[in-house]
Amino acid sequence: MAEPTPGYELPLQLFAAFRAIIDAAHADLARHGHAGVKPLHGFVFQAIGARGTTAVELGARLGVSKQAAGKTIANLEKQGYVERAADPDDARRKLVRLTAKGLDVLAVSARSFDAVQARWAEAIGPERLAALHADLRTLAPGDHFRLDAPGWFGTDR
Amino acid sequence: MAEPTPGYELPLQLFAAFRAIIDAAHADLARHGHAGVKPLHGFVFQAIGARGTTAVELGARLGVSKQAAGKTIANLEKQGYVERAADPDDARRKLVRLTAKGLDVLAVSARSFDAVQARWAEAIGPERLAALHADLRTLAPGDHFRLDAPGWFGTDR
DNA sequence: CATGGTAGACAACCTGGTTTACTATATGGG
DNA sequence: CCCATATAGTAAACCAGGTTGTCTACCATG
Repeated sequence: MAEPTPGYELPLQLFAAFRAIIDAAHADLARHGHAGVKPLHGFVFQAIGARGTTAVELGARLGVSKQAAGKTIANLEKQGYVERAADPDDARRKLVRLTAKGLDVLAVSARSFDAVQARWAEAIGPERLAALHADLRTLAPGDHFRLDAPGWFGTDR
Repeated sequence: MAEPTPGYELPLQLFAAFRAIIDAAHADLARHGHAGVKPLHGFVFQAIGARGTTAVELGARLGVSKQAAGKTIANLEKQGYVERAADPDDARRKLVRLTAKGLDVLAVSARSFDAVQARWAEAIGPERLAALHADLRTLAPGDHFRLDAPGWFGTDR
């Protein structure tokens, strides 16, 4: 038989597909005036969510230290994507929330993702896309939401 | 109908699946005495390949500067995964080749990838897995081999 | 043989991560 | 009621890996 696809192809394909979506989304974002937002930030925005969060919580969700989360927040704050407010119930905490600009990023991304999905449904057919969804769900433990990608790839240590 | 899967799920699933494979491979690698190898390095090893390469070429394949490639090579050399030799045909070039240890990483990874694929074939059936392969190939331009992941995720700029 | 291009190395700098350490505020048991 | 302990946030020092710019050695071509 023709050689079975060598094993290393699958991860590359998965990554390429992932990357294709992300790149599409960020092209859209750039077109909508959010050129400064990078893939990494997409994870951050999702982790902050519409309801807001705190530095410690964000760090936990992202799988980085609270200090790193703090730096990222400061960065995004400077760019006007998030804002910090004191928590009336706990003077230690500072609530981090997306600004209108930040929410717009979320909205644009969502539309972009949907668009990609629609294109894909057209390309391979809705059934195949549904199967892909289902299979991925089966294969990847899909722990709720693993958004702790950032450092993971990293170097040593 | 039930809500259509929100668009942001697909990239997360793809990433989760990718990550599951990579993590499995690196767990295997650690078990085989290659604990120092990180996901990023997997890309590098693939890019070097069994035939060897040079810093410039490696940089091009990885999508990073030749200097960055040089640093990575130096790092891997220190760990004993690659070795540098003068090119007899061109005194400027230095051939970078995987050592036996480096080749072992490639071999272990390959086995690991195949094992994952076999498990997945069992989980969703060979036809579904083949379909997944085929669909991903359709959806992600699959430019030959895009191994330029490293910096891409990065930060601002 | 002189000129222009290429391979590699080095240095300075940037970003984002980590650890360590500190301050301010909660909280809960004696 | 008060102190001990834990938690939120911040800052500093350091590290890894990326970038650009510069330099040297070597090739190749006119």
